[in-house]
Amino acid sequence: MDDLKNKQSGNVSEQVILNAARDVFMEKGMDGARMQEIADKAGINKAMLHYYFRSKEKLFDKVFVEAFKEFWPQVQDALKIESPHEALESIVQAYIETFMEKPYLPNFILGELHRTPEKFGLLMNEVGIQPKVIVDFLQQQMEMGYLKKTNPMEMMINIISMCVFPFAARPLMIQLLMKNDEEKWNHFMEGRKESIMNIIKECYFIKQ
Amino acid sequence: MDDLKNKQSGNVSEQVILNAARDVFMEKGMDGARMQEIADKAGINKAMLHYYFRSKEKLFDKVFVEAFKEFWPQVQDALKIESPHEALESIVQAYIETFMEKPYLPNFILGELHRTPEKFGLLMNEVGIQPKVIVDFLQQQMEMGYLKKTNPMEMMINIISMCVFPFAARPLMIQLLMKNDEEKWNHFMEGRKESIMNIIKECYFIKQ
DNA sequence: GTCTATAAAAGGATAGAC
DNA sequence: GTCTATCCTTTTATAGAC
Repeated sequence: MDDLKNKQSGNVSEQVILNAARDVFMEKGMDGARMQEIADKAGINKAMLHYYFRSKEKLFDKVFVEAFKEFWPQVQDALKIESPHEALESIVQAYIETFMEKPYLPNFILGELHRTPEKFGLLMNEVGIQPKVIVDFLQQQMEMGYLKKTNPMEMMINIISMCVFPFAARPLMIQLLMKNDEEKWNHFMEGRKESIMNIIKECYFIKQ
Repeated sequence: MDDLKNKQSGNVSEQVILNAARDVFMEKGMDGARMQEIADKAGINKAMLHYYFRSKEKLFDKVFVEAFKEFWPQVQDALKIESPHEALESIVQAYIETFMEKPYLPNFILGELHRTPEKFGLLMNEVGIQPKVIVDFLQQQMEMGYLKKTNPMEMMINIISMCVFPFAARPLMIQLLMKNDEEKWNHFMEGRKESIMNIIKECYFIKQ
């Protein structure tokens, strides 16, 4: 009975900590994050962080892996769709909708990618992320005649660039182009789901 | 005579420090950079950094502003070109060639943009950077009938995204798509100058 | 201008009571 | 499991001799 109670309350704390850690790490990155801030946001003591996760780095890794586990399955699912048009539409939607909910995520990922590239690769493998599956998907579609024959890697980069980069540059765009109107930004990005698809159609689909 | 000597050696040190600081800040960002590492790389003592620049933040700001002063004029010059095709080609070249020489720069900028957005805006103003001039240029070209009439902000974002994002994701691409072959990466990015122009032509230029 | 030594503060981690 | 108190290291910054 006591065991059960402890375990439950333990799990709750663990999740509370992870949520707080996610917020702080996403916003500040590993180098900029402070354990004190995470503890404060979780409403607990700094010592508890170490009790549950041993070290800042271990806590960070948990947050990092969880972020990908949430996102990557959506891309994998999209690639199972037969119609290339709908598959690409799903990917564009997955990227833009995920990042509209978590605007810090792209910068967080890019920052950590540069900070520890080797470790980044290891964690990606751990979660089973393989960007190459998108390239392979595009190549197949080209061979089957559903897409124009071009460099599939180039095509993938272009699509992901157009989806992700605006989030990476978000504060700049909001400040200097949207005059600090966040609603305007949301509206702009909402519209991009369609306008990116238009570019993809124009450049990569075969016209009849 | 002594004055002159001192001043010269002072300027030399100042520039040596700035170069070292640039390297370290670019690679590690403000939070990850250490004054000790900068001093070591400059071949001088830590105390000298403070003698010349007072604080880490002031040194950082100098580096930050200098990075933009080197890059932005190229974009401004490109916008003076009459032919929209050549103007856009110059912009694409300016971005890709600058970042091939300084691959850390995009991530550095994006990181600092998120770390202190307010300050970022101030420093941009200080250097006289106005992303809106690109939007205005595109809009004029549309009104003059040289480009298809679309949303110019969207067009600008798409072009910059395709130029810059690959550098932001560079370590990932090199590891997982190029099998750690940096030459392959350079070749890939070299080719992108043309392939990005092809997309721009396909989507934004008026076909006769 | 340049160095050594050191102050001063911050931040990650642990010990130990409850 | 949770807290307080504290240790220990790192890091920025300064004082002062040369």
